Amino acid sequence: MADNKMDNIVNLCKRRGIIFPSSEIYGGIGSTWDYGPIGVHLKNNVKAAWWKAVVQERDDMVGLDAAILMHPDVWKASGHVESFNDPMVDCKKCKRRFRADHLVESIKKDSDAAEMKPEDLAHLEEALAGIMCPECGGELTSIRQFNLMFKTFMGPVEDSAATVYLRPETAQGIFVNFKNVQNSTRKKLPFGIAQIGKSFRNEITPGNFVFRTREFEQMEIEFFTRPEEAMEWHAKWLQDRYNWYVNLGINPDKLRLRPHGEDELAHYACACSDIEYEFPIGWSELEGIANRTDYDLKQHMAMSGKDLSYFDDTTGERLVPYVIEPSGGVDRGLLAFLADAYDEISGGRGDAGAENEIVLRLHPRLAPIKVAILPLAKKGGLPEIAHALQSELRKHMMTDYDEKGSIGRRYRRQDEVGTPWCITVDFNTLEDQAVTIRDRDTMQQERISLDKVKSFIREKLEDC
RNA sequence: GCGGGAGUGGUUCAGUGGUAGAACGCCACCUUGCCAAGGUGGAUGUCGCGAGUUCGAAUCUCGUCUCCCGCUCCA
Repeated sequence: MADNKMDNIVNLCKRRGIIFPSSEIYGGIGSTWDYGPIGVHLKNNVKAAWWKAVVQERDDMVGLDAAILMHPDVWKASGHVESFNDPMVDCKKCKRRFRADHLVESIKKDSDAAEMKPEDLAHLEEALAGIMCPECGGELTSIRQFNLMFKTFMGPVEDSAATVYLRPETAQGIFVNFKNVQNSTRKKLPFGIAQIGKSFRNEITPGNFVFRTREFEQMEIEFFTRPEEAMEWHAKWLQDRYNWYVNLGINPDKLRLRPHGEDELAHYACACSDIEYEFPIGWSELEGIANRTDYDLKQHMAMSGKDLSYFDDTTGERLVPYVIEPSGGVDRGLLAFLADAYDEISGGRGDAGAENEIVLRLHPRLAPIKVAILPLAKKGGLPEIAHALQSELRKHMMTDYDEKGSIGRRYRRQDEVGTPWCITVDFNTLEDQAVTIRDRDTMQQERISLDKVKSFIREKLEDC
C-alpha cells in the first residue's frame, strides 16, 4: 500500500527505469539496487556535478581513482580490521542486541573499562560474566563477531591465497597515494584529492531503499592542511558542501548541519559535522565532514615504514599534514535529490482531470533527459522534422523522442523522469520553421526557430 | 542472528475451497492535435517455492525462500 512518500518514490523508480531491485528474477538480494536506463544518467550527473565542483573548478584539488582491492595491511593500519569487528551479544529474553564492549564500559565505567578493546574477545567475555541485559535483566548470549568488511581471496586457489578485503571506504586509496600524487602534481599544502568509487560494508542493518546498502558509492575528498589550519578548512568545506546541495536545488529548509558529539566520533576522527537532509524516513546523514587529523598518514608510515611527511620549503619544516574529509554518498545524495524533487499534484495541472500527477522537479543539470522531442502527430512529415532535430541535439545532451499517445500523456511521461524541456513539432513548423519549447516547472511555452533550439537549450543548461 | 509484517500481470489492489479479476499503465489501429480525452482490439499471472489434506487449493496445513519494518551504524 503506497501510502507514504518513500514507497511512492520506490514505485516511480521501478516504473520509469530509475532504480530496480537487484537480481529481482531470483527474488532479489538484500538491499542491493540496480540503476536503470534513466537512473544511470541521474547517477552519472550527480557524480559529474560533484567532480566539476570539487576538481574542475578548483586550483587546490586533484582527482584519483584507486583500486577497490588493496594490500591487507592497509586495513590493519587504518584501524578497520580492529574497529570494523563489532562484538555483539543478544538478550535471550527481550531479544535486544548490544555491543559487548559498550555494555562492559557502561557498567564498569569507573574501573578498567578504558582498557577494554573490542578486539580483545577473551578479556571482554570475562568482563561480561555476570552482566545481565540492561533493559530487562535477562540472560545474555555469548559474544558473536560481526565483521563489517567483506572478505575475499586474491589468487585462484582459495586456501593458499591471501585474504583481501573489499574496501569499506575509498579514503585509504587516497592516503596510500599521498606521496605519489604530491610528487607527480607538485601540489603544495593545502591541497586535496578527490575520488569517486564503490565501497562495501557488511552492514548489520541495511535498508530504506538506497539510503543504506552494503555496496555503495562514495564521493570522498581528503584535504591535506597544516595542522593549525585544519579546523578553519573544516568550516570552509562544511559550508562549501552545504552550498553544493543547495545550488543543485535541494530545499535549504530540509538541510541542516549537525556536529558530532565526542561519543559518536569514528575511531580516526577528532571532529566531525554532518550535513543532514530530511528524508521521508526522517533527518539522516547526507555527508560527513571529518577532521581525521594526521591519524591515517601516521598509521601508514608506521605500518609501511615509508615516510609520508611533507616538506614545507617556505618554512623549511617537515610535517605530517592534517586531513579534512568531506565524504558523501552518491546513492544517498541521489535519494535526497529524488525525494526533494518529487512532487505529486492531486488532480493534475491540466484539464483532463488526472488523479495524481507526478513531477520530478530535478535540477536541469541532474535531469537524466534534458530535452524530449515530441511531434504533435505521426504524419505530415512531423516525425521526420523531429528526428532531424533530435540528431542535432543528441550530440550535445541526452535527448528522448516520443510519438506514442496524446501530447498530454507524453508530457506526463517526461515530467515523471524530470525532463526539464519538451519540444513539440507541430503543423505550423512546416510553415514557420519553429517549434514550441515547454518548461516543466513553469508550464510556459515559447516559440523558437528551429535553427536556434540548440543554443537556446545549451544556454539554459549553462545558466543553471 | 532475533522479533514483527508481507509475497496474486509493469504498478496499486480485490479475490477465504469450485473456470484467476479490476483500475491504471503498456502495444496496435481509428479519432484527436499542446497538457494523463474518446473508441475498437490486444499482450502480460506456473497466485514466491515445495510438499500435504481434498474430487478440486491463490484460498486450509506443514516446511522453505525472499523482501520489507525494527534492534548495534554512518556515505
